[in-house]
Amino acid sequence: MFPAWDERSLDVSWMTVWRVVESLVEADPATVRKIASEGVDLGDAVRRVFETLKRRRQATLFEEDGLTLEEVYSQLEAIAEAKGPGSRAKKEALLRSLLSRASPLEAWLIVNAIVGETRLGLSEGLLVDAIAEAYGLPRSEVERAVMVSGDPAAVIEAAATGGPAAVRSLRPQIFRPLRPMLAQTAEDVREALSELGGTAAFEYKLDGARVQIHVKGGDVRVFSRRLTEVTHSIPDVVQAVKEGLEADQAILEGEVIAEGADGRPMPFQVLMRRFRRVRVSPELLEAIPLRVYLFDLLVLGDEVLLDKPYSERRELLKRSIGGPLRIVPTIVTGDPREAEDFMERALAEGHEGLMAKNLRAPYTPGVRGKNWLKIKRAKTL
DNA sequence: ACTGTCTGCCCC
DNA sequence: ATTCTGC
DNA sequence: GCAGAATGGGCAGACAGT
Repeated sequence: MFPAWDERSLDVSWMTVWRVVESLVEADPATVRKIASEGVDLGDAVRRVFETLKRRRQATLFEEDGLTLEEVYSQLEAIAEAKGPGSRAKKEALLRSLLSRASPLEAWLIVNAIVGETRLGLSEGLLVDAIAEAYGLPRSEVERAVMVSGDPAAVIEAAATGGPAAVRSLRPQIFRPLRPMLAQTAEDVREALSELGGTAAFEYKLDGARVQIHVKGGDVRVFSRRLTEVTHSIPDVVQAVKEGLEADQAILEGEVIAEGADGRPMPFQVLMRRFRRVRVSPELLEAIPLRVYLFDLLVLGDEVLLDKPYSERRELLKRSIGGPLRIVPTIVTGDPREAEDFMERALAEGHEGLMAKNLRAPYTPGVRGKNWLKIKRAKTL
């Protein structure tokens, strides 16, 4: 509903939507359900219900009909911002007043926006095309701008207010997370080596949580894979970054795992008892200690490193950290036997397998390409 | 205070 | 995260 | 081959209800 970096959420799902819809029409639940069952998704179901059944009269201060985009958006913001005792009822009341004013078609769009469906056939790829065409920009430039800003809306704003030059000058902002680069799978190290052109970086694949760490002027903020801020859940990791990073400004990436006193990784579920906690007690901090293993560097000082080859980013990463900070165990090799031995070691130490990465590849936010490959232990029954 | 239910662009 | 499907 | 949609298991937070 909101941009990925926006921490707000509606906390409304299909169940609440459904209660509201039932309360808005003059029919028994069974009839409503029957009509709704013909819809292809929840929004379509609501559209059909509103088209078919008589709506209850809704007492409202606003007599005028016709919703504007601004009204819908600010109403959704109000729903997101309602919290504390009675907030559930308030969210429901706000949604009811919104849907009571919506035409069937408008209700369809609003409901699908709320529950996270589009079904418009409008993927981000098409959105990029549309921005490029609307502002007369090359597709590649729009693509790049969406990637580094992580937010199509920011690109549109730049194009509309500053023109092509503003779009071209978009760069990552510290404390605004980028979408993480993603990996494809490979069966084994040999396949990975042939995909990556004979030589590659092999790294332990740790069974933890991906994090992106932003640092500026002594402040540290950490984001999860889905760009949720998790800074306050992992004060031990934040402290390690403050102690170990020798740069006033940076964006780093790594994997956070729970590590036992014996140095072996604790199960993923144990990590999850820490990772998304709002408050971490001293007892929990001690019982489940976290450690981050870094593997990438996207921004260092004033330099954006996204287009630099992985080998160079890794070299700069190595030179930028010290103290308690660690880099994920890595070897660079073209020898399959050496890589297989490394894989065996990773598994023996309790890890998930290996990542294989193209040393010449840039960092491509949000792209699941073949420059990063994950190799897991073959599944046995 | 305790338990139940719902929610999460949740984490994997 | 994995698996499936349609282009 | 790619991207998008659909799906699973498990967990903490937050509110509702008692």
